[in-house]
Amino acid sequence: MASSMTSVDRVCAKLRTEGRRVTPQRRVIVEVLMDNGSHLTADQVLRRARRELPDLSPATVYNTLHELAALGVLQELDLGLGLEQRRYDVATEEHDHLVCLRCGRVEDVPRRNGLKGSLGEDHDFEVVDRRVIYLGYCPECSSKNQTVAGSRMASENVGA
Amino acid sequence: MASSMTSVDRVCAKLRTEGRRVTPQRRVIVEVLMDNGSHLTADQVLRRARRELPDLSPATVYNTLHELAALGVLQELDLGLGLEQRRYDVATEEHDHLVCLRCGRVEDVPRRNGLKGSLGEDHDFEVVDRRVIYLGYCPECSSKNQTVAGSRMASENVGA
DNA sequence: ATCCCTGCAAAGCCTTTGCAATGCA
DNA sequence: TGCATTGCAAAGGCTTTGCAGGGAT
Repeated sequence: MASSMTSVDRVCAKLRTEGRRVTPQRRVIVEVLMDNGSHLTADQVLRRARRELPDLSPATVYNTLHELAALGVLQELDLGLGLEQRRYDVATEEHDHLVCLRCGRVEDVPRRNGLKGSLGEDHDFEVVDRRVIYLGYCPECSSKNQTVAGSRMASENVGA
Repeated sequence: MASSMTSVDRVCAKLRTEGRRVTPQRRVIVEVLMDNGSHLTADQVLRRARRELPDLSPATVYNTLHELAALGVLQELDLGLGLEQRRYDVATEEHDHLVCLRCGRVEDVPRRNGLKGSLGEDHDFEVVDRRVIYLGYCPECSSKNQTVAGSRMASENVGA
């Protein structure tokens, strides 16, 4: 609690430093992000923030989310699996993502090797970053699949 | 040419095998996909197919694209960089993608190591597939960036 | 002769934008 | 007080859906 207050304050301070204003809306949005784990969609942020500010508008949420991303506080995460909503992730160190194809759960995995990763040398691209998504089943769903045989269906719903 | 006809016919045969019908629309869409390289958006497919069939509707294109993806002929590719359109890729062997942050060009890179890739062992997920996007600059844009200094801006427009 | 497929149009979904009113600094 | 920020509402872009007519098998 004390620590989450602190990180909220730290973000607010950063906003002020950048010449931005700290409004009640922004403070609540930041609190939601700090308290509710990662990988929230804009709509999830909106819903939770409305518990405090029922009149909060989607536009304000998007606006704030983008600002925080620009400040480096958040990272926008698009799983790239279709048309699902973008998710917002408190920025930490570089990491990849595990996505459960059954329940949609998203989990972070630390990145083990450098930027190039599995990329060969024989290409002309100047690589500056990479996005890695591992698709599969979380422990719970994995055990369910063994009896329900739903794994093929689910994996067919995912693009390349 | 002869080879592209052949692969078009092969896809049409596959459609019939699956109980689907081969309509002029579908044939043209398949031709576009085979002749025009990979990573086309639905809209690009639509535009090019309309050179042959001016009345072709978007709904038919989407419908056909999804069917071909379900048959394993195509792979849907969502770069996961924001809200850009999905792309359609003739299905070949497993590969990752290079995306130029400046010109948007997409290029395939063969995958060097197995599914697990850079993923460690200490997690509970049952991994069945993965998506890897390398972000950077193609040779042309890379040389332009050195003088134009546009690289920071472009990379800021990309999510995590 | 089936009934799958097509085109049109409308709806859906998430996100962005315009603008006047509000309120932080 | 000045100007960033808010909320509302409308627009935007891509994709999906409903439906009646048309066409492949």
